[in-house]
Amino acid sequence: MSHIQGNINTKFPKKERLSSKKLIKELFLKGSSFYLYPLKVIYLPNVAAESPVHQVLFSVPRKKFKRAVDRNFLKRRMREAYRLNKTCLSQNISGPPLLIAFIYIGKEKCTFAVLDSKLKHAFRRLDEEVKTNQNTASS
RNA sequence: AAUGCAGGCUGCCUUAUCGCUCCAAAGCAAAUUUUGGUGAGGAAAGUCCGGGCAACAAAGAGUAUCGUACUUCCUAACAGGAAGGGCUUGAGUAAUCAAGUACAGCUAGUGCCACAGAAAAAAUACCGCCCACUAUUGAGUGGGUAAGGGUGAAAAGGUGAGGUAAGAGCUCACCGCUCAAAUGGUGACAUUUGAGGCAGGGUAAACCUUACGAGUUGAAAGAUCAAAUAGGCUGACGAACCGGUUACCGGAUGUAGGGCUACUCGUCCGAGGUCAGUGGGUGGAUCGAUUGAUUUUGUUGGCAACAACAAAACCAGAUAAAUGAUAGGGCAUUUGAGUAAUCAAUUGACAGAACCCGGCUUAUAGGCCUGCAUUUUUU
RNA sequence: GACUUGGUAGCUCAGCUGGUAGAGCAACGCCCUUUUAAGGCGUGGGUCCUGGGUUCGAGCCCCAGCCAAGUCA
Repeated sequence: MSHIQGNINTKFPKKERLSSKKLIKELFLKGSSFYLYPLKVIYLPNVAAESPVHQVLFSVPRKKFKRAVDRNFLKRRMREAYRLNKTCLSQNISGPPLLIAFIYIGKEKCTFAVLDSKLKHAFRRLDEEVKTNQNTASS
């Protein structure tokens, strides 16, 4: 992670997206989660990862939003918010990279500003949880 | 001119910063980096039809099943479209015009038609009408009849005249209907003539009949690549019947069973064991996959749908799935303030490609065009 | 992407071949009981998802749409 430090990296290439079916299955089976309205966050440390980057997935359930336009819209907004704020996450957390799923569980569309702040909250909380897990595991 | 309805066309623009998909070029051992280009629709939607394409053994015949149903044409094909015919409704004195139309056949057969009603389909007589007899009348019996009343969504051709005891297509005229012929039309059909005297209530979006069409399954089809076991597949031998010189050889059969569409025919495979070969799913990658019944323009043919020819163009190709975010300006909408200029706030229709095309259906703010209706003003 | 079901009272469901739409629970009233529950008697409650069509007449038949639920690697 040290080689990234210094530059403000706001890119979001395909490597950072979670696209393997196997890993997605594993994440949803074994991952731990917390709620932060309007988001649900599921995460899992990826021990067998080859590259030291977090992989992220965004999802909007079809039951809440019927039309594909709305779902795409929310996914894009979440992705954008992640792209702009991901530096604080990648700098804070040490150890194996994470697999993260952000699931939108709100019933109505929210603005970009709200999503932005919520995502920051989520990062902080993720940070804490991972640290406590590591401490308990090491002790 | 305004409002409403219906149809068609269009479907916000722009600047800066950051970011994503794919392509091209350059550099590097590689990850990748840099530069340039490129990137949602008229419905991408619903999945309601029709094709292409792919696999299923060669994709055969009949039945079943499913679908379609006025005619001709267009088309790769269609339940789509164009032109026309019939019917229905509306307007009109009429000619005609407009709109709609799942529009083959109840005269092949079967079924159904509640309640009411005498009777709901080869029927029948409640109130009636008429005649005869009994007989005393405010009636009964037998017969004729179906015009009138009544029931019903629907009552056995309609109107008028003759006729009759009363009536009745019983007879006649006109209209309707059925059948036949002629003429016109590619045809649906139309017109005319003749005959029949009425047989034939409705319902096929009831079963069904007739004609025509459809093999089944869908890109989660399918093909290729990398590594390994089993199943699988292919070939040879063997096995079952006959003969012989019987651990073998030769000949013949096509059984049990299975497959090809649900069934039948037909047709194909065809026995457990042994050996050899081939091949090989685990969610990967590549192809399929975007150059095509393509788009634009023009010419010609056709009433039109559309077709032919010529020229030019390449216009998304993702794959847990790109096409976005923020800020500013303009355009338009709505609201508030204001005499107004304007200011402030808000909103930006329906909706997001997933193999590709042709249709249909449904959704659609605002703007523009066309038609119809209503109202007002002017001439 | 390819498909399949369903929508009827507040809830869960019936409704056969088209002919006045029903059951159980719930609600309300009365009886019973000191009271409640249980039990008994009675009452009300329906845009049969929506819009067209066929028919004399559609919950049912046909077409179009809306909304749910589910299946296929």
